[in-house]
Amino acid sequence: MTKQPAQQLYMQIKLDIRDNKLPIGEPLKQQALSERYQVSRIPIRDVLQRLKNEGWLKVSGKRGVMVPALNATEAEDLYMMRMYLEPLLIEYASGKISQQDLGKAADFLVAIDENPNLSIQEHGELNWQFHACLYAVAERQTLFETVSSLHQQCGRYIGFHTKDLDYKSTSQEEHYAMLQALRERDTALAKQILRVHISQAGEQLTQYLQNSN
Amino acid sequence: MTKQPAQQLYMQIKLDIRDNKLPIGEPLKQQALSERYQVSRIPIRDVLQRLKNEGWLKVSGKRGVMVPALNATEAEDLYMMRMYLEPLLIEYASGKISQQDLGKAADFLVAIDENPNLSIQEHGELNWQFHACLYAVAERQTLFETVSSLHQQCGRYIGFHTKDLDYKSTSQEEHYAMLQALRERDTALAKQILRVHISQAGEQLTQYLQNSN
DNA sequence: AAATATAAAAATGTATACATTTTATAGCAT
DNA sequence: ATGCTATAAAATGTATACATTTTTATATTT
Repeated sequence: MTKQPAQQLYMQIKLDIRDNKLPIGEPLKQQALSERYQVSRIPIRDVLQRLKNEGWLKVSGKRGVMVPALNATEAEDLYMMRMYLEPLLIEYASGKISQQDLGKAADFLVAIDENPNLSIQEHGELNWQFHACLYAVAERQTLFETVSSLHQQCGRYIGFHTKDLDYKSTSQEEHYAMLQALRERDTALAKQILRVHISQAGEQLTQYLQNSN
Repeated sequence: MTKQPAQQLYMQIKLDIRDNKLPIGEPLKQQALSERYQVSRIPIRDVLQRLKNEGWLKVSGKRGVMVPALNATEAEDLYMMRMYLEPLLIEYASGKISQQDLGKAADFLVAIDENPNLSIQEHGELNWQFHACLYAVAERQTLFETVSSLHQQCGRYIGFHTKDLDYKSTSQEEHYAMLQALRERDTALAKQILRVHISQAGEQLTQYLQNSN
């Protein structure tokens, strides 16, 4: 999945969106992008369609796509959906989780703790891997894919609430608490911790976005 | 949105998937499709990517896409997610719903009642329009889009449980009951009816799929 | 006969060229 | 001036041609 030549283009455009290198709100021209990234319009079109489906681009009018402005309501919706769906994966996973699964999950948490100055992206990636490796145990592919998609869509927003210094430690405490609950087979508690975990992240984010407007 | 030349191709391939005109489980060859539909590989590629993102095609191994077999677990996941998310849209909509909104929704139900021999597709379309026109009132774009996407993904499965003669009338009763609850501003009841409505459809479907295996 | 290396074929990815559709502009009429 | 039509420009959609990768088949060696 990392060998396609267009993969590099995909990553680059995604970075440029994240770093506001592309104009917000106005339609992207295929030709302009083609010249900017020194490839033909064909891979540009592929990447635009892909990013549109991942929520990083939206249709602009009837034709073309644009970089949408960050939006508190969207963030609220995304985190709300995650709050309802991710506990379901924990529910399905709970009966199947092995010691080995718990160990692998804990490793990601340790990796976060041991590297205090990870970039926001690196931190976000480890954070997701922690959650995803537990969700995978559930073996509910369709549910997992929707949750993954929601997480992807959150990608543009991550980095605002995680700037908060307190956030990282609180977040880690909740992670460990959830692991402990799973170890003790207290599914209800694990789900509850997760709900609060997601809900808090969402609220912190939406408050930040509302203040910055 | 219906003017692109590829739109026709998209519709045709979708129909062919639904009607099992394309091989299940084996990778689709772009060239073969190109010859079959008498277009070049470029629009084929576009349509394949689009259908992949709508859940009608899945990646096959590392390369290419395939028509996945219908799967009870997938149906279960899809309906479960809808069961959790769609009531949220009703919740947001409930305070804002006008008499006009209710009237428009009722029109769709009447259209179903008045045409007893609609095709499965036509019935499904009217059914969705009923739900969607209420959800739109909520003005939660992101949540709405995810729910729409889930509904799209259910597309291949619709037509199995709706074959049941009882289903249509039971379904309509629930629709009218939900409208009535909304009219009386009983949000909790409306949500509850919707949950049951979706849950029953999902159960009927998964039971059918499990029996047919 | 099994395994591996190598060449041929097939399939996908990308560039260029062309066609079609949209959008902008200029000229004309009201 | 304002609005409308016709024309030009620009943007997207699609076909063909080429490049690269992947797969398959064949031949050779152990």
